[in-house]
Amino acid sequence: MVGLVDCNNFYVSCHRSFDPSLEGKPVIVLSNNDGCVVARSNQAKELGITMGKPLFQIEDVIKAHQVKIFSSTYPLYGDMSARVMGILGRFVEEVEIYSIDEAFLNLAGYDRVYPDRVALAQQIRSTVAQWTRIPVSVGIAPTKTLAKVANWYAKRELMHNGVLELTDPSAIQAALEEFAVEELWGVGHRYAGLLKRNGIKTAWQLSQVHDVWIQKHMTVNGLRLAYELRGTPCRQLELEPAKKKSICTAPSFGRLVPDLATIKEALATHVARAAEKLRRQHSTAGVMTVFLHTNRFKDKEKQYYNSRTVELPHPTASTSELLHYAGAALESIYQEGYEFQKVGVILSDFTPENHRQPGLYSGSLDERLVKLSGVMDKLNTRHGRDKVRLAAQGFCPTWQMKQQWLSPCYTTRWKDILVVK
DNA sequence: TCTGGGGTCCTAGGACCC
DNA sequence: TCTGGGGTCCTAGGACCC
Repeated sequence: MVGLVDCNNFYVSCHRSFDPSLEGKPVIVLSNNDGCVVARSNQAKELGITMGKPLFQIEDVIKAHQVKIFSSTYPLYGDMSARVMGILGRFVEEVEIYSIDEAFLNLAGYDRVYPDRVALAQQIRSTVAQWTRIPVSVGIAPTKTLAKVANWYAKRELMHNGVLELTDPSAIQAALEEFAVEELWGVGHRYAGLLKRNGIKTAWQLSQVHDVWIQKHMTVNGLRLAYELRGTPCRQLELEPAKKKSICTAPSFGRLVPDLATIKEALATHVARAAEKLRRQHSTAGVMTVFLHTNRFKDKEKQYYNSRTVELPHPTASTSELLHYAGAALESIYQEGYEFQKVGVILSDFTPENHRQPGLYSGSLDERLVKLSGVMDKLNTRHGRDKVRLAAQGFCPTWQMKQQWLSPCYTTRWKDILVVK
């Protein structure tokens, strides 16, 4: 038996947690660069504001209904997420943190401790609400996919009071017969189109389709989905967070940028960020890709996209070393005469840092560079991002992303901590 | 004017091996 | 008429997730 705990409108709820005046009002959170809507309160959803909508297309609605806007601020969300996940770990031993706002719970073997799973889920909800003010919904079922379905109903139908358990076959069938196939976990817009063209509209219908057809058209992943709908688990709980196999850092510029010098500064910062992520998981990278492109939405302007992939002489996690190759790669693909929107770096082909083979002629230098990066990480963890950085990153960046509607840093900056009067 | 960022997995086909 | 059998590795493209 699996439980899925999902935070409702998570980013919006994080802001509401520290500002109760937002309760009951339409609130949205924007993507990086304040571009698109990535989270909405229920009141904003009721106004017809859809997920992924560009902000400039809904300015009328926003003005008319005084929708409150926030730029996204991941330190806050990450912090609140950790608090919620910590609470879940007090109730059950095995918690899979699936995303920033979702976790699967292994409820197998708890029949004696928690004979009433719905009551347990309600207790989880009220504890999370009291300690973090984040509202959550819980779905309970024999497989992860069915728990996702249960959660969907728990979140949307008030009568469930935030918790739905789907265990007996007739209840599962009834739920699946009402469940649109495109809402399923593992069905995106391409598969949804394919299924509809073949007359498959509900999750129940998909569960009844012949295995051979499903595997042929939706690969083995589709087959796993069908099995899970029939109550046979194919997706195990993953308790150890897997190490990443690639790391990409590529935020857009806050404005279009034509000149190489500015792009180089931005790239240096992206490389520093990517290398930090790499060191945090104790890996070194053997391959680096640098890419650069213009704004694809400006179809009247000349477009340019290019990338360069470099095999590094030996795997490394040193920012300065990666930066050396990144700069050369960028110079080889940069073209004058374009307005660029983004430069990015992708690290891949990882080796664990303790298996690392140093360069034949540069062994001790490698060691020193690795140590240097480690020291910088420690200083920056303690004193703030980029407090110590490479000069290549520049001193007053002009390319940074837009964040016009930042909230205070309630949990990560001393002067922003709320004062209780 | 204005349109996000960061990931994973699977498959088919080609190149190569003995 | 008729041309084997069994593998591995790599890549590009396509699907999905939050």
